[in-house]
Amino acid sequence: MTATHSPVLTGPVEDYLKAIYDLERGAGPATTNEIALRLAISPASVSGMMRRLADLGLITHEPYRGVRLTEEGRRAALRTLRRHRILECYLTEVLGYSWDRVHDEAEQLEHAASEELVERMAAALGEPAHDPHGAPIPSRDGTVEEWTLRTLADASAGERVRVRQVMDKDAARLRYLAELGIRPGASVSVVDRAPFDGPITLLVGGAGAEVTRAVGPALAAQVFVEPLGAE
Amino acid sequence: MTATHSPVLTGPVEDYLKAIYDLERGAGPATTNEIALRLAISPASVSGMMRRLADLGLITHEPYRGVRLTEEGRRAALRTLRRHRILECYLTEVLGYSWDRVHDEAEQLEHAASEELVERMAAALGEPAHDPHGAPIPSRDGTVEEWTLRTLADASAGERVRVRQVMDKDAARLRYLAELGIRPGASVSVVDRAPFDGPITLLVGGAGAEVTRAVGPALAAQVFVEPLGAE
DNA sequence: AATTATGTTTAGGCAGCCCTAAATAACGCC
DNA sequence: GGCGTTATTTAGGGCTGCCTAAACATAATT
Repeated sequence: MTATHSPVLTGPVEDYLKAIYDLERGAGPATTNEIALRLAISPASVSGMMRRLADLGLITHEPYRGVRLTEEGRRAALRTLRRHRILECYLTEVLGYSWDRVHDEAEQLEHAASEELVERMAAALGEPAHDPHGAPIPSRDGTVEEWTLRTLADASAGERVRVRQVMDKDAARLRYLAELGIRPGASVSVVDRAPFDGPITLLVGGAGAEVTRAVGPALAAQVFVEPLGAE
Repeated sequence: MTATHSPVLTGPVEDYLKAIYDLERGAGPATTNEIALRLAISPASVSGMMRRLADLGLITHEPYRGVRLTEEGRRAALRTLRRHRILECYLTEVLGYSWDRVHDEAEQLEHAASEELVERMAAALGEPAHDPHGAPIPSRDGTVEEWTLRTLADASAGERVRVRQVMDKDAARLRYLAELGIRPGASVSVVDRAPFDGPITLLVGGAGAEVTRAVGPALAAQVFVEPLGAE
């Protein structure tokens, strides 16, 4: 029984935990450099913070080997992630934000909004399960829907897929994807894949209202999809 | 033309400016001790911060005499106050917060919420003019409805008044006032004033649905009213 | 196995914002 | 008009969270 209830973490600490959580999900332990890159902070500063986080019992740190969240650190990261994603939902659905602008606003608010505020927002929205970019919202008790989806860049010609999630860091990219009709829930058929990292030709939209689009592989790699039965 | 647009002030700086704005409205310049008391910070720390605020051009400081906001400081204070009060409105009217709990939540959010978010909230509410406690919301261009109201403690027996605003710092007090039916907009008749700082007997509520209540002078001094024509 | 490149940590600094203790100025009183 | 009280400021520190430069560990190369 490790209770140790949220001793109120600072904004920066929450940001570090979120970054580590995310990096750890891909490869193994998160490395100093990766964290520094993601948070736009010098590696030396990250090293210093790793020390503090380890002292707080939020991570375990093997020098020169990387860091891992402890159970407590994971819980804290998921709490912040839940706040962030519910805020994103609320901003788009209730306050009319476009999906390319919610990320930055939520990034600020997530450190200031109380648990209660966020839960009231979630209730007002009917306890949403995914944020506007399709990312799953962690539950109150710290569980998350953990899938490993393929990206549109991995889909082969002739395949029919449904868009599940798009990466939300870059606003311009999100605006462009919205223009193309590529958003969570949309169905997409891969018409053709040009060789040598060439463009991927798609049919976007439901039966009857399909439009032809072409995207580069870099963009396609930002779009997570699941198979939908061959065409 | 002193443009110098909001160079993004820190949370603590915004808190100091709000406190100074408030104190300056009563007596003349705000003193170090008053500010320290209100922000629950040591006077020495306030002295230090006064130096910084003066360097930033937000206040003028006459050593040992007190401080005054500059025009720029006043604008910054009013911007924060506007954010705070619109947030309070939104939390009560849309998210169902009770009026004794909005203050603290808004206090946190006001430093993180963007101008845009707050304006969207204001629009959703129909551009409210007062917060849930009756305090006027500064306009976007930095003007405020500036009244000097009397308090219920100054009203004489037989007078009929309308409640305009109640002080919002203490949650328990707000809960009690709500219980008594004393909230902005309520009409109140002063039935009797006991001497020697004794209780003030009131008839609270509109014609037909009046109830008798009694309050001490300390509480009455927290309720701002305007005359409503003799009874 | 030695060298080089890369990634990480330590050392030393700085700014913001807070503290306590001590010095100093202003005020009120006799 | 001096004296004590009270208010204010200065001196000296601490913690968070960032920085650069330099030292060090690990991995990659030849």
